[in-house]
Amino acid sequence: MRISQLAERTGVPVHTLKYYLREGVLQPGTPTSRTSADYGEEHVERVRLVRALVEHGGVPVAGVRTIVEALEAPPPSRHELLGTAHCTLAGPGGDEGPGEVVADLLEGLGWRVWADGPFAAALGRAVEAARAAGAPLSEDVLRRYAEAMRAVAEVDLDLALAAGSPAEAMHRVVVGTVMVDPVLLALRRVAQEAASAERA
Amino acid sequence: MRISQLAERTGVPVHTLKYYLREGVLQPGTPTSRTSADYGEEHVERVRLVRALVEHGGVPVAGVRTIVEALEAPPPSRHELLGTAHCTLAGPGGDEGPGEVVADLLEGLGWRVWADGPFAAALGRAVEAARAAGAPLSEDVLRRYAEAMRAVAEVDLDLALAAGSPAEAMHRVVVGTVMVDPVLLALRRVAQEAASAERA
DNA sequence: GACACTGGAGAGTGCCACTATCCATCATGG
DNA sequence: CCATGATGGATAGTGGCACTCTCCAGTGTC
Repeated sequence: MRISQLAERTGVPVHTLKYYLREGVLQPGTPTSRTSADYGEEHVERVRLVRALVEHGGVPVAGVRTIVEALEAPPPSRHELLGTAHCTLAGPGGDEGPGEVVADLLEGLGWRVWADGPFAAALGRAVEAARAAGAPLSEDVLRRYAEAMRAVAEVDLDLALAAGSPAEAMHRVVVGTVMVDPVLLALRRVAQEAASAERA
Repeated sequence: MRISQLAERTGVPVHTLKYYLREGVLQPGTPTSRTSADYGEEHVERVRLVRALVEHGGVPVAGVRTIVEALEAPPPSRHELLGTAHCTLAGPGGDEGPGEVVADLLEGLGWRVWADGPFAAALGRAVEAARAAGAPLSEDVLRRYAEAMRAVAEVDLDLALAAGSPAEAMHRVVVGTVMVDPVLLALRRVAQEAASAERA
Protein backbone atom coordinates (compact mmCIF):
# COMPACT_ATOMS: atom_id res chain seq x y z
CA MET A 1 0.00 0.00 0.00
CA ARG A 2 1.21 3.51 -0.74
CA ILE A 3 1.48 6.35 1.72
CA SER A 4 -1.74 7.94 0.52
CA GLN A 5 -3.59 4.67 1.14
CA LEU A 6 -1.97 4.38 4.56
CA ALA A 7 -3.27 7.88 5.26
CA GLU A 8 -6.74 6.87 4.15
CA ARG A 9 -6.74 3.67 6.20
CA THR A 10 -5.65 5.42 9.40
CA GLY A 11 -7.33 8.79 8.93
CA VAL A 12 -3.98 10.54 9.44
CA PRO A 13 -2.94 13.13 6.80
CA VAL A 14 -0.03 12.25 4.52
CA HIS A 15 1.93 15.23 5.82
CA THR A 16 1.70 13.91 9.34
CA LEU A 17 2.82 10.45 8.25
CA LYS A 18 5.86 12.01 6.63
CA TYR A 19 6.48 13.85 9.87
CA TYR A 20 6.30 10.56 11.79
CA LEU A 21 8.75 8.99 9.35
CA ARG A 22 11.15 11.88 9.87
CA GLU A 23 10.86 11.60 13.65
CA GLY A 24 11.49 7.87 13.55
CA VAL A 25 8.24 6.80 15.20
CA LEU A 26 6.97 5.14 11.98
CA GLN A 27 9.21 2.55 10.41
CA PRO A 28 9.97 3.16 6.69
CA GLY A 29 8.17 1.04 4.13
CA THR A 30 9.98 -1.33 1.80
CA PRO A 31 11.01 0.84 -1.16
CA THR A 32 9.61 -0.23 -4.52
CA SER A 33 11.40 2.50 -6.47
CA ARG A 34 13.32 5.64 -5.72
CA THR A 35 10.10 7.57 -5.17
CA SER A 36 7.72 5.07 -3.66
CA ALA A 37 7.57 2.55 -0.88
CA ASP A 38 5.23 -0.19 0.17
CA TYR A 39 3.45 -0.17 3.55
CA GLY A 40 1.69 -3.09 5.21
CA GLU A 41 -0.63 -3.90 8.07
CA GLU A 42 2.17 -3.47 10.60
CA HIS A 43 2.38 0.17 9.54
CA VAL A 44 -1.33 0.62 10.09
CA GLU A 45 -0.97 -0.78 13.59
CA ARG A 46 2.06 1.35 14.31
CA VAL A 47 0.23 4.51 13.25
CA ARG A 48 -2.68 3.57 15.51
CA LEU A 49 -0.25 3.02 18.39
CA VAL A 50 1.49 6.36 17.81
CA ARG A 51 -1.79 8.26 17.62
CA ALA A 52 -3.04 6.57 20.77
CA LEU A 53 0.13 7.36 22.71
CA VAL A 54 0.31 10.97 21.53
CA GLU A 55 -3.37 11.86 21.58
CA HIS A 56 -4.79 9.96 24.54
CA GLY A 57 -1.63 9.06 26.43
CA GLY A 58 -0.11 12.53 26.32
CA VAL A 59 3.30 11.12 25.38
CA PRO A 60 5.53 13.55 23.44
CA VAL A 61 6.67 12.33 20.02
CA ALA A 62 10.28 12.04 21.20
CA GLY A 63 9.06 9.74 23.98
CA VAL A 64 7.12 7.65 21.49
CA ARG A 65 10.37 7.07 19.63
CA THR A 66 12.12 5.56 22.65
CA ILE A 67 9.04 3.44 23.26
CA VAL A 68 8.85 2.02 19.74
CA GLU A 69 12.62 1.46 19.77
CA ALA A 70 12.17 -0.62 22.92
CA LEU A 71 9.35 -2.53 21.25
CA GLU A 72 11.54 -3.31 18.22
CA ALA A 73 14.61 -4.31 20.24
CA PRO A 74 15.03 -8.00 21.08
CA PRO A 75 12.84 -8.55 24.13
CA PRO A 76 14.65 -9.10 27.43
CA SER A 77 14.06 -12.05 29.73
CA ARG A 78 10.72 -12.17 31.47
CA HIS A 79 12.24 -11.01 34.74
CA GLU A 80 13.96 -7.98 33.28
CA LEU A 81 11.03 -7.08 31.06
CA LEU A 82 9.19 -4.90 33.52
CA GLY A 83 12.34 -3.02 34.52
CA THR A 84 13.25 -2.37 30.90
CA ALA A 85 9.76 -1.16 30.09
CA HIS A 86 9.71 1.09 33.14
CA CYS A 87 13.08 2.63 32.36
CA THR A 88 11.89 3.30 28.83
CA LEU A 89 8.68 4.90 30.00
CA ALA A 90 10.28 6.94 32.77
CA GLY A 91 12.89 8.44 30.49
CA PRO A 92 16.07 10.00 31.83
CA GLY A 93 14.42 11.50 34.89
CA GLY A 94 16.26 12.94 37.86
CA ASP A 95 18.27 10.51 39.93
CA GLU A 96 17.51 11.82 43.39
CA GLY A 97 16.30 9.43 46.09
CA PRO A 98 12.65 8.74 46.87
CA GLY A 99 12.52 10.85 50.01
CA GLU A 100 11.86 9.82 53.56
CA VAL A 101 8.08 9.61 53.33
CA VAL A 102 8.12 7.17 50.44
CA ALA A 103 10.95 5.10 51.93
CA ASP A 104 8.96 4.69 55.14
CA LEU A 105 5.82 3.84 53.20
CA LEU A 106 7.49 1.16 51.11
CA GLU A 107 9.15 -0.36 54.14
CA GLY A 108 5.88 -0.38 56.05
CA LEU A 109 4.17 -2.18 53.18
CA GLY A 110 6.97 -4.70 52.91
CA TRP A 111 7.25 -4.15 49.16
CA ARG A 112 10.44 -5.36 47.58
CA VAL A 113 10.97 -2.60 45.07
CA TRP A 114 13.86 -0.78 43.47
CA ALA A 115 13.93 2.01 46.07
CA ASP A 116 16.31 4.19 44.04
CA GLY A 117 14.48 3.65 40.77
CA PRO A 118 12.82 6.37 38.73
CA PHE A 119 9.29 5.59 39.89
CA ALA A 120 10.00 5.70 43.59
CA ALA A 121 11.51 9.13 42.97
CA ALA A 122 8.50 10.16 40.89
CA LEU A 123 6.25 8.99 43.69
CA GLY A 124 8.15 11.12 46.17
CA ARG A 125 7.84 14.16 43.93
CA ALA A 126 4.12 13.61 43.37
CA VAL A 127 3.47 13.26 47.10
CA GLU A 128 5.44 16.44 47.82
CA ALA A 129 3.56 18.37 45.12
CA ALA A 130 0.18 17.17 46.38
CA ARG A 131 1.02 18.15 49.92
CA ALA A 132 2.30 21.55 48.78
CA ALA A 133 -1.08 22.10 47.13
CA GLY A 134 -2.83 21.34 50.40
CA ALA A 135 -3.85 17.69 49.98
CA PRO A 136 -4.04 15.93 53.36
CA LEU A 137 -1.92 12.91 52.43
CA SER A 138 -1.18 11.25 55.75
CA GLU A 139 0.88 8.10 55.90
CA ASP A 140 -2.23 6.07 56.60
CA VAL A 141 -4.03 7.48 53.56
CA LEU A 142 -1.02 6.75 51.38
CA ARG A 143 -0.98 3.17 52.64
CA ARG A 144 -4.64 2.69 51.72
CA TYR A 145 -4.06 4.16 48.28
CA ALA A 146 -1.02 1.91 47.85
CA GLU A 147 -2.98 -1.22 48.72
CA ALA A 148 -5.65 -0.35 46.16
CA MET A 149 -3.05 0.23 43.47
CA ARG A 150 -1.46 -3.07 44.41
CA ALA A 151 -4.67 -4.74 43.32
CA VAL A 152 -4.42 -2.85 40.01
CA ALA A 153 -0.83 -4.03 39.59
CA GLU A 154 -1.89 -7.65 40.11
CA VAL A 155 -4.28 -7.31 37.18
CA ASP A 156 -1.49 -5.72 35.13
CA LEU A 157 0.84 -8.61 35.88
CA ASP A 158 -1.82 -11.18 35.02
CA LEU A 159 -2.30 -9.52 31.64
CA ALA A 160 1.41 -9.30 30.90
CA LEU A 161 2.14 -12.90 31.89
CA ALA A 162 -0.76 -14.17 29.79
CA ALA A 163 0.98 -12.92 26.65
CA GLY A 164 2.10 -15.52 24.17
CA SER A 165 5.57 -14.20 23.43
CA PRO A 166 8.04 -11.95 25.25
CA ALA A 167 7.60 -9.38 22.50
CA GLU A 168 3.86 -9.37 23.05
CA ALA A 169 4.38 -9.13 26.80
CA MET A 170 6.56 -6.06 26.27
CA HIS A 171 3.91 -4.52 24.06
CA ARG A 172 1.24 -5.24 26.65
CA VAL A 173 3.24 -3.70 29.48
CA VAL A 174 3.98 -0.52 27.54
CA VAL A 175 0.53 -0.04 26.06
CA GLY A 176 -1.15 -1.18 29.26
CA THR A 177 0.84 1.24 31.33
CA VAL A 178 0.38 4.32 29.18
CA MET A 179 -3.12 3.75 27.82
CA VAL A 180 -4.76 2.23 30.87
CA ASP A 181 -3.76 5.17 33.08
CA PRO A 182 -6.60 7.37 31.77
CA VAL A 183 -9.00 4.46 32.14
CA LEU A 184 -8.08 4.11 35.80
CA LEU A 185 -8.43 7.84 36.46
CA ALA A 186 -11.87 7.90 34.81
CA LEU A 187 -12.86 4.84 36.85
CA ARG A 188 -11.77 6.71 39.98
CA ARG A 189 -14.17 9.57 39.28
CA VAL A 190 -17.06 7.27 38.43
CA ALA A 191 -16.32 5.23 41.55
CA GLN A 192 -16.42 8.44 43.58
CA GLU A 193 -19.91 9.11 42.27
CA ALA A 194 -20.98 5.59 43.10
CA ALA A 195 -19.52 5.72 46.60
CA SER A 196 -21.07 9.12 47.22
CA ALA A 197 -24.49 7.93 46.06
CA GLU A 198 -24.26 4.87 48.27
CA ARG A 199 -23.44 6.86 51.38
CA ALA A 200 -26.19 9.43 50.85
CA MET B 1 2.95 42.64 51.32
CA ARG B 2 3.79 44.03 47.90
CA ILE B 3 3.94 42.07 44.68
CA SER B 4 7.72 41.87 44.76
CA GLN B 5 7.56 40.35 48.23
CA LEU B 6 4.87 37.92 47.09
CA ALA B 7 7.22 36.95 44.28
CA GLU B 8 10.03 36.40 46.75
CA ARG B 9 7.88 34.35 49.13
CA THR B 10 6.57 32.04 46.43
CA GLY B 11 9.62 31.91 44.16
CA VAL B 12 7.46 32.97 41.20
CA PRO B 13 8.71 35.94 39.10
CA VAL B 14 6.79 39.19 39.32
CA HIS B 15 6.01 39.02 35.61
CA THR B 16 4.35 35.66 36.06
CA LEU B 17 2.28 36.94 38.99
CA LYS B 18 1.05 39.81 36.81
CA TYR B 19 0.16 37.24 34.16
CA TYR B 20 -1.80 35.26 36.75
CA LEU B 21 -3.63 38.44 37.80
CA ARG B 22 -4.53 39.15 34.19
CA GLU B 23 -5.78 35.60 33.65
CA GLY B 24 -7.91 35.78 36.79
CA VAL B 25 -6.30 32.83 38.59
CA LEU B 26 -4.82 35.09 41.29
CA GLN B 27 -7.21 37.34 43.16
CA PRO B 28 -6.21 41.07 43.16
CA GLY B 29 -4.73 42.49 46.34
CA THR B 30 -6.40 45.26 48.30
CA PRO B 31 -5.21 48.47 46.62
CA THR B 32 -3.32 50.86 48.87
CA SER B 33 -2.84 53.52 46.20
CA ARG B 34 -3.29 53.80 42.50
CA THR B 35 0.03 52.05 41.92
CA SER B 36 0.29 49.54 44.72
CA ALA B 37 -1.72 46.82 46.37
CA ASP B 38 -1.42 44.71 49.46
CA TYR B 39 -1.20 40.92 49.34
CA GLY B 40 -1.67 38.52 52.24
CA GLU B 41 -1.17 34.89 53.17
CA GLU B 42 -4.20 33.82 51.14
CA HIS B 43 -2.37 35.05 48.04
CA VAL B 44 0.68 32.98 48.92
CA GLU B 45 -1.52 29.90 49.23
CA ARG B 46 -3.32 30.67 45.99
CA VAL B 47 -0.05 30.99 44.11
CA ARG B 48 1.09 27.64 45.51
CA LEU B 49 -2.20 26.08 44.42
CA VAL B 50 -1.94 27.52 40.91
CA ARG B 51 1.66 26.37 40.49
CA ALA B 52 0.78 22.90 41.74
CA LEU B 53 -2.18 22.57 39.37
CA VAL B 54 -0.30 23.91 36.34
CA GLU B 55 3.07 22.31 36.92
CA HIS B 56 2.30 18.93 38.46
CA GLY B 57 -1.37 18.56 37.62
CA GLY B 58 -1.05 19.51 33.97
CA VAL B 59 -4.11 21.75 34.16
CA PRO B 60 -4.14 24.61 31.61
CA VAL B 61 -4.36 28.11 33.07
CA ALA B 62 -7.88 28.60 31.71
CA GLY B 63 -8.91 25.44 33.56
CA VAL B 64 -7.33 26.71 36.74
CA ARG B 65 -9.56 29.77 36.49
CA THR B 66 -12.76 27.75 36.48
CA ILE B 67 -11.41 25.73 39.39
CA VAL B 68 -10.59 28.74 41.57
CA GLU B 69 -13.92 30.31 40.64
CA ALA B 70 -15.65 27.17 41.91
CA LEU B 71 -13.58 27.32 45.08
CA GLU B 72 -14.58 30.95 45.68
CA ALA B 73 -18.27 30.44 44.95
CA PRO B 74 -20.56 29.66 47.88
CA PRO B 75 -20.14 25.93 48.47
CA PRO B 76 -23.09 23.74 47.49
CA SER B 77 -24.73 21.27 49.80
CA ARG B 78 -22.76 18.23 50.74
CA HIS B 79 -24.71 16.02 48.36
CA GLU B 80 -24.21 18.27 45.36
CA LEU B 81 -20.61 19.01 46.19
CA LEU B 82 -19.05 16.12 44.34
CA GLY B 83 -21.15 16.71 41.26
CA THR B 84 -20.27 20.39 41.18
CA ALA B 85 -16.58 19.64 41.60
CA HIS B 86 -16.69 17.01 38.87
CA CYS B 87 -18.47 19.27 36.40
CA THR B 88 -15.88 21.96 37.10
CA LEU B 89 -12.98 19.58 36.61
CA ALA B 90 -14.40 17.89 33.53
CA GLY B 91 -15.00 21.13 31.69
CA PRO B 92 -17.41 21.40 28.76
CA GLY B 93 -16.58 18.00 27.37
CA GLY B 94 -18.57 16.23 24.72
CA ASP B 95 -22.05 15.17 25.65
CA GLU B 96 -22.17 11.80 23.96
CA GLY B 97 -23.22 8.74 25.91
CA PRO B 98 -20.86 6.37 27.69
CA GLY B 99 -20.99 3.61 25.11
CA GLU B 100 -22.23 0.10 25.43
CA VAL B 101 -19.15 -1.39 27.08
CA VAL B 102 -19.18 1.10 29.93
CA ALA B 103 -22.94 0.90 30.40
CA ASP B 104 -22.70 -2.88 30.74
CA LEU B 105 -19.79 -2.58 33.13
CA LEU B 106 -21.55 -0.10 35.40
CA GLU B 107 -24.71 -2.17 35.43
CA GLY B 108 -22.76 -5.33 36.22
CA LEU B 109 -21.07 -3.60 39.14
CA GLY B 110 -24.37 -2.27 40.42
CA TRP B 111 -22.97 1.25 40.70
CA ARG B 112 -25.53 4.00 40.94
CA VAL B 113 -23.83 6.63 38.87
CA TRP B 114 -24.77 9.45 36.54
CA ALA B 115 -24.54 7.32 33.42
CA ASP B 116 -24.78 10.31 31.09
CA GLY B 117 -22.31 12.40 33.05
CA PRO B 118 -19.00 13.63 31.69
CA PHE B 119 -16.88 11.01 33.43
CA ALA B 120 -18.79 8.01 32.20
CA ALA B 121 -18.29 9.41 28.72
CA ALA B 122 -14.60 10.02 29.41
CA LEU B 123 -14.33 6.44 30.63
CA GLY B 124 -15.87 5.18 27.42
CA ARG B 125 -13.45 7.21 25.35
CA ALA B 126 -10.45 6.04 27.38
CA VAL B 127 -11.47 2.39 27.03
CA GLU B 128 -11.94 2.79 23.29
CA ALA B 129 -8.54 4.47 22.90
CA ALA B 130 -6.79 1.80 24.94
CA ARG B 131 -8.37 -0.96 22.90
CA ALA B 132 -7.48 0.84 19.66
CA ALA B 133 -3.87 0.85 20.82
CA GLY B 134 -3.99 -2.88 21.38
CA ALA B 135 -4.59 -3.19 25.11
CA PRO B 136 -6.51 -6.39 25.95
CA LEU B 137 -9.21 -4.79 28.08
CA SER B 138 -11.79 -7.54 28.50
CA GLU B 139 -14.91 -6.92 30.52
CA ASP B 140 -13.52 -9.03 33.34
CA VAL B 141 -10.29 -7.03 33.45
CA LEU B 142 -12.27 -3.79 33.51
CA ARG B 143 -14.33 -5.09 36.41
CA ARG B 144 -11.21 -5.90 38.43
CA TYR B 145 -9.76 -2.47 37.71
CA ALA B 146 -13.06 -0.88 38.69
CA GLU B 147 -13.15 -2.68 42.02
CA ALA B 148 -9.64 -1.53 42.85
CA MET B 149 -10.51 2.08 41.99
CA ARG B 150 -13.61 1.75 44.11
CA ALA B 151 -11.29 1.23 47.09
CA VAL B 152 -9.44 4.40 46.07
CA ALA B 153 -12.73 6.29 45.89
CA GLU B 154 -13.67 5.18 49.41
CA VAL B 155 -10.47 6.77 50.69
CA ASP B 156 -11.28 9.92 48.71
CA LEU B 157 -14.73 10.12 50.24
CA ASP B 158 -13.37 9.59 53.75
CA LEU B 159 -10.99 12.48 53.24
CA ALA B 160 -13.64 14.80 51.82
CA LEU B 161 -16.19 14.03 54.53
CA ALA B 162 -13.62 14.56 57.27
CA ALA B 163 -13.31 18.21 56.23
CA GLY B 164 -14.43 20.80 58.76
CA SER B 165 -16.44 23.05 56.45
CA PRO B 166 -18.13 22.62 53.04
CA ALA B 167 -15.62 25.04 51.58
CA GLU B 168 -12.77 22.92 52.85
CA ALA B 169 -14.47 19.79 51.53
CA MET B 170 -14.70 21.40 48.10
CA HIS B 171 -11.04 22.31 48.26
CA ARG B 172 -10.13 18.78 49.26
CA VAL B 173 -12.13 17.22 46.46
CA VAL B 174 -10.60 19.45 43.81
CA VAL B 175 -7.02 19.27 45.04
CA GLY B 176 -7.35 15.61 45.93
CA THR B 177 -8.68 14.76 42.49
CA VAL B 178 -6.13 16.66 40.43
CA MET B 179 -3.03 16.32 42.58
CA VAL B 180 -3.50 12.77 43.83
CA ASP B 181 -3.86 11.37 40.29
CA PRO B 182 -0.08 11.42 39.69
CA VAL B 183 0.46 9.87 43.12
CA LEU B 184 -1.81 6.97 42.20
CA LEU B 185 -0.12 6.42 38.84
CA ALA B 186 3.32 6.40 40.48
CA LEU B 187 2.01 3.96 43.08
CA ARG B 188 0.78 1.74 40.27
CA ARG B 189 4.26 1.46 38.77
CA VAL B 190 5.90 0.83 42.12
CA ALA B 191 3.25 -1.77 42.92
CA GLN B 192 3.98 -3.46 39.58
CA GLU B 193 7.62 -3.78 40.60
CA ALA B 194 6.61 -5.19 43.97
CA ALA B 195 4.17 -7.67 42.46
CA SER B 196 6.70 -8.74 39.85
CA ALA B 197 9.40 -9.26 42.49
CA GLU B 198 7.03 -11.31 44.60
CA ARG B 199 6.08 -13.64 41.78
CA ALA B 200 9.65 -14.23 40.65
C1' DG C 1 4.51 13.94 -22.87
C1' DA C 2 1.09 15.94 -19.41
C1' DC C 3 -0.17 15.18 -14.85
C1' DA C 4 -0.58 13.39 -10.36
C1' DC C 5 1.89 11.32 -6.90
C1' DT C 6 6.10 10.10 -4.09
C1' DG C 7 9.90 10.74 -0.72
C1' DG C 8 12.70 14.27 1.27
C1' DA C 9 13.79 18.60 3.65
C1' DG C 10 13.10 23.33 5.32
C1' DA C 11 10.16 26.70 6.88
C1' DG C 12 5.76 28.28 8.65
C1' DT C 13 1.39 27.83 11.91
C1' DG C 14 -1.21 27.79 16.08
C1' DC C 15 -1.38 27.10 20.77
C1' DC C 16 0.19 28.02 25.33
C1' DA C 17 2.75 29.42 29.35
C1' DC C 18 5.30 32.51 30.23
C1' DT C 19 8.62 36.78 29.65
C1' DA C 20 10.13 41.24 28.26
C1' DT C 21 9.23 46.07 27.01
C1' DC C 22 7.08 50.35 27.59
C1' DC C 23 4.68 53.87 30.10
C1' DA C 24 2.26 56.90 33.37
C1' DT C 25 1.83 56.94 38.13
C1' DC C 26 3.03 57.20 42.80
C1' DA C 27 6.71 56.72 47.13
C1' DT C 28 10.67 57.95 49.09
C1' DG C 29 15.47 59.80 49.91
C1' DG C 30 18.68 63.29 49.73
C1' DC D 1 11.55 69.31 45.15
C1' DC D 2 13.12 66.47 42.14
C1' DA D 3 15.69 62.16 40.94
C1' DT D 4 15.24 57.27 41.50
C1' DG D 5 12.89 53.25 41.53
C1' DA D 6 8.94 50.25 42.24
C1' DT D 7 4.06 49.47 40.76
C1' DG D 8 0.04 48.36 37.92
C1' DG D 9 -1.44 48.06 33.27
C1' DA D 10 -1.22 46.95 28.49
C1' DT D 11 1.15 45.15 24.36
C1' DA D 12 4.20 42.42 22.18
C1' DG D 13 7.77 38.82 21.97
C1' DT D 14 9.86 33.94 23.18
C1' DG D 15 10.40 29.01 23.11
C1' DG D 16 8.67 24.46 22.81
C1' DC D 17 5.83 21.26 20.38
C1' DA D 18 2.90 18.90 17.10
C1' DC D 19 1.90 19.38 13.21
C1' DT D 20 1.26 21.63 8.36
C1' DC D 21 2.64 23.84 4.26
C1' DT D 22 5.69 24.66 0.40
C1' DC D 23 8.96 23.41 -2.67
C1' DC D 24 11.74 20.07 -5.28
C1' DA D 25 13.33 16.40 -8.48
C1' DG D 26 12.19 12.04 -9.68
C1' DT D 27 8.82 8.47 -11.13
C1' DG D 28 4.06 5.89 -12.66
C1' DT D 29 0.37 6.38 -15.35
C1' DC D 30 -2.66 7.68 -18.89
